[in-house]
Amino acid sequence: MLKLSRKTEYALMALRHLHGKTTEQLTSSKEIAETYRIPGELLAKTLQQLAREGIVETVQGSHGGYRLKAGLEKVCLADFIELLEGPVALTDCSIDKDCDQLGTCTIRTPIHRINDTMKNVFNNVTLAEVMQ
Amino acid sequence: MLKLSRKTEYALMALRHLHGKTTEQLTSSKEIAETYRIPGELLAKTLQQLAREGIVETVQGSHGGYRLKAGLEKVCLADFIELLEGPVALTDCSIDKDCDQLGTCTIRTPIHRINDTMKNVFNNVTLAEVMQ
DNA sequence: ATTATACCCGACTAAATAAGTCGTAATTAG
DNA sequence: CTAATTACGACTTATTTAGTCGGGTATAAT
Repeated sequence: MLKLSRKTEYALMALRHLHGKTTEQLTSSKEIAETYRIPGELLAKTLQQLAREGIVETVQGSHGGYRLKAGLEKVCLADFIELLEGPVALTDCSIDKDCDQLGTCTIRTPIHRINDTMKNVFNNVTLAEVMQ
Repeated sequence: MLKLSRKTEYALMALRHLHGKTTEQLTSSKEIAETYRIPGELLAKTLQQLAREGIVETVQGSHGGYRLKAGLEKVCLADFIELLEGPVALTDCSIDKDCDQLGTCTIRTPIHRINDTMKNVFNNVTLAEVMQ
């Protein structure tokens, strides 16, 4: 349905929350989950994923937590979404070379055109911009 | 995942198929389904829906079938997709006024901005253009 | 050391959505 | 009348998304 998953929404809200803090300050997953009433475990997993992918930094142990990693202005929204949801594409044939069952497909070319235009929208927005 | 549903893909392929015929000529749902190996019943239902919405014309009975209705250049892709899949929007709050559970949401404004840009992509492509 | 707080991670379950099927009409050419 | 075709709603199945659970590791404070 051309919609972002909740995981992505939660992730963006979390980033925005971290963005409101100093670069040093740590915030626990729990604090964010409670602030926005997001299922705790799910957010935790999501933040861990963002940590693995280098979007946020993490400090373990008691008094640990997350903080933003520098360089949000270098990450585009397309990459961010793909990280959490997989390929951003209108059709599978925009990723795989071929959809075997539809070797006779006649709409590939126009769809690819639109797909490119759409993808550019997400390529041209950085996470830093979404934080504003 | 920002992907079109198969129903929408099938519908576009069907339109394209009809587009290759004269304005008078009728094509059965079955012919299209067999040509592209699309599940027949599903395509049938989809074409019926397109007929109700005035995208195609239909003639019932034996030797009946579908043909394009004039004016494809006046229907934008956004409307077409919405017809088949419901609202084109990155988030629910781009449609409903409010998502109660996230009254504290902080990403509404930036998301709406991106949503608008994306929606414009689909608003600015007509079905006639997709047929080319 | 022990405890409490927090991150880490994979496996599992549940809910929602999409995809496809089926049965039964209604319509019309031959 | 029969065969071909559209019309439509209810149903089933498959896939994806959302959320939960259990057990583990790291670290600060006592």
